[in-house]
Amino acid sequence: MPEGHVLHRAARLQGKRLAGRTIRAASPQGRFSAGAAEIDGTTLEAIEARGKHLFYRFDGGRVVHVHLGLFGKFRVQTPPFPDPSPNARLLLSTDTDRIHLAGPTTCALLDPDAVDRVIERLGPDPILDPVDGAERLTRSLARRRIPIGAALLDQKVVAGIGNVYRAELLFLVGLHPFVPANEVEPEVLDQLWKLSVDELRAGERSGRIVTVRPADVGERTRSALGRGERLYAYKRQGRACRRCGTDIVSADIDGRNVWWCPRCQPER
DNA sequence: GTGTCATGCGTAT
DNA sequence: TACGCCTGACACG
Repeated sequence: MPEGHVLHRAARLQGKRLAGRTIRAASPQGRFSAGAAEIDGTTLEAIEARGKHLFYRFDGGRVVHVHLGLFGKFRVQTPPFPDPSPNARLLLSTDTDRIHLAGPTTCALLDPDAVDRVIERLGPDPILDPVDGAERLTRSLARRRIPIGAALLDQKVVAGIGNVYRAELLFLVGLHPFVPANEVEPEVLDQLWKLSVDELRAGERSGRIVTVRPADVGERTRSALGRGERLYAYKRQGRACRRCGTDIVSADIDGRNVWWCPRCQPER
């Protein structure tokens, strides 16, 4: 489930286990063999996330850049370690912990300048930039007529939001996905930013995306909700809105589906 | 078993 | 706008 909260959570949990340790690195699948050989036996200084990107900083300035794409997954393993699956792109291990990475769209060794170039392409990250993000968001959307639903997936605009958070944040703020970005009032963008901060933080803490409010699900607590009860709009086309009962609808924006409630998120 | 789709993104056309 | 990349879950026969 790789939206931004997943990468921040990975940085935190993996860092707790591996930061400061001497690391054995390998690439059973083979596509990162050269990179793994370079960092093998060196010390992992820190793991940092920004948007959907993850950076492993090793001593000597070497950085492994990981982007999970649509399919990438981490597994955190403890002894006895299972046989590494042959599609493991990268294994980072100590005697007590192992990170297993499979299916990433990017796993590459970068020098610090290249890392900066990746970061420069990214907009504010709700988890890292809670304070000034709203202002940066408002500035970057001021002259853009693309739908707000398209803007939220553009990582230059906001770093870390994916298709689930897009649908859910638009619902929570009551915005129709096709409203032109430059027509969204600054107060609404401000509220949208605050919601992004709250929701991504909650996702980082819990490891799952739960946006529904207790009042809309019979006052049950977040942890008591099963799959299919945690979201308002994402993938719920044809089902009743949890707030007003209207059927959720969907459409395509730039090749990605977006879902919304036509009543709670009216077209203007 | 096969086919489809997916929480993403870069590049080519 | 289309395609390629990377994997896993699920629907269907």
